Amino acid sequence: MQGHFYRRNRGSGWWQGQFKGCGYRFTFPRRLILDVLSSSSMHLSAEDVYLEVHKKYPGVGLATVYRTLELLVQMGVVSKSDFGDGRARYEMNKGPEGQRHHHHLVCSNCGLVIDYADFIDEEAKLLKKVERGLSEKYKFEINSHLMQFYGLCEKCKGKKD
Amino acid sequence: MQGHFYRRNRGSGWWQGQFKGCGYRFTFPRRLILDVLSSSSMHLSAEDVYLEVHKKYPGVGLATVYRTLELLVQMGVVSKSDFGDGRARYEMNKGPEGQRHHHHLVCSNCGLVIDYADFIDEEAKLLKKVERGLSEKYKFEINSHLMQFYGLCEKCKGKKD
DNA sequence: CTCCTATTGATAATGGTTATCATTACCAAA
DNA sequence: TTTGGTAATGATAACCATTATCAATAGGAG
Repeated sequence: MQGHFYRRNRGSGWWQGQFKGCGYRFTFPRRLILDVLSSSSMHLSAEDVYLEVHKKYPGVGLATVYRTLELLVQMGVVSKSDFGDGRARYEMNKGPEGQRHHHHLVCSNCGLVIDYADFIDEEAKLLKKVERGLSEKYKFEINSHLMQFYGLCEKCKGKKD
Repeated sequence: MQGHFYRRNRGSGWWQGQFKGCGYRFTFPRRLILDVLSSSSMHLSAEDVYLEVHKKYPGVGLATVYRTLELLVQMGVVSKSDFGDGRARYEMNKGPEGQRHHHHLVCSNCGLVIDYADFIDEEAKLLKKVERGLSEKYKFEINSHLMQFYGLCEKCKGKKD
């Protein structure tokens, strides 16, 4: 490995701090993976990330991508979702500038996934309330939540299958 | 296969109707699988179901269990969840007597899953509202939703890892 | 600069789920 | 009741995303 060309990219200091704060090293492959994740607004699979990273720097292996993604999920930086196509999807949760939390709308027929944040404000209020109630009743310390709606998208609705 | 001993069990007529109504046959293995699912309040994996069914009738294969579970999910009778342990979990959604819809509280550390329905009334209202809004805006026909909270259970909270 | 340890890359192994295919069971119609 | 067409089944091989392994390398504190 010869990862000595550190590209000057926004937020690298912030990221470095995040990693160090968690007791991890901020390595070159990890930086590349974060780059890919933060420059895409898609729901990327581990392989998607791997292919993208591989373009920029072919020396990064698939295992490292999986390991880093897992790490980022544990750090709360990335969230992992399952849309039912047999592979996990990853997307940025928060960054230096912060990012809007959103939920998903999944078409059970064609797999289309729509992010929405429109009704989040109202949802958020209730979610907070529910979280408080649940925390108290079940002595749980709630850190995150997952919320998805399943149904048929416009196109699949028409096809009546 | 010699599935000629139809056990007289509650709701079999109802189930038969459900299957026929969807254009499927109500076979012996399917009945057994439904029995297992409805007599357990746990979140069963496909293998759990297989082992249980296998006890009563060793002639039922694993593939049939998977196929039937998938079918039941499509029929909306069973819901499939992922609690992050690498295998899907199945549980009854509705039955002859109906059953209370509930959500999950998942411990990210030990994997404990708690079902709750306590705050459902309030949640339900908002969910309906959100569903209406989303349906309209994104032209989606929403059929179901998934809602889970992640965090640390009472025991794991204490151990600070 | 040096040392210790976390991290990495290549690859084998794992294991849940799905596909395949010959056989069997269901059920409507004769 | 018999029959015929087709859905369903069981055994097993195949699939494939993810994880484990391990020797080699890089990060960073001192």
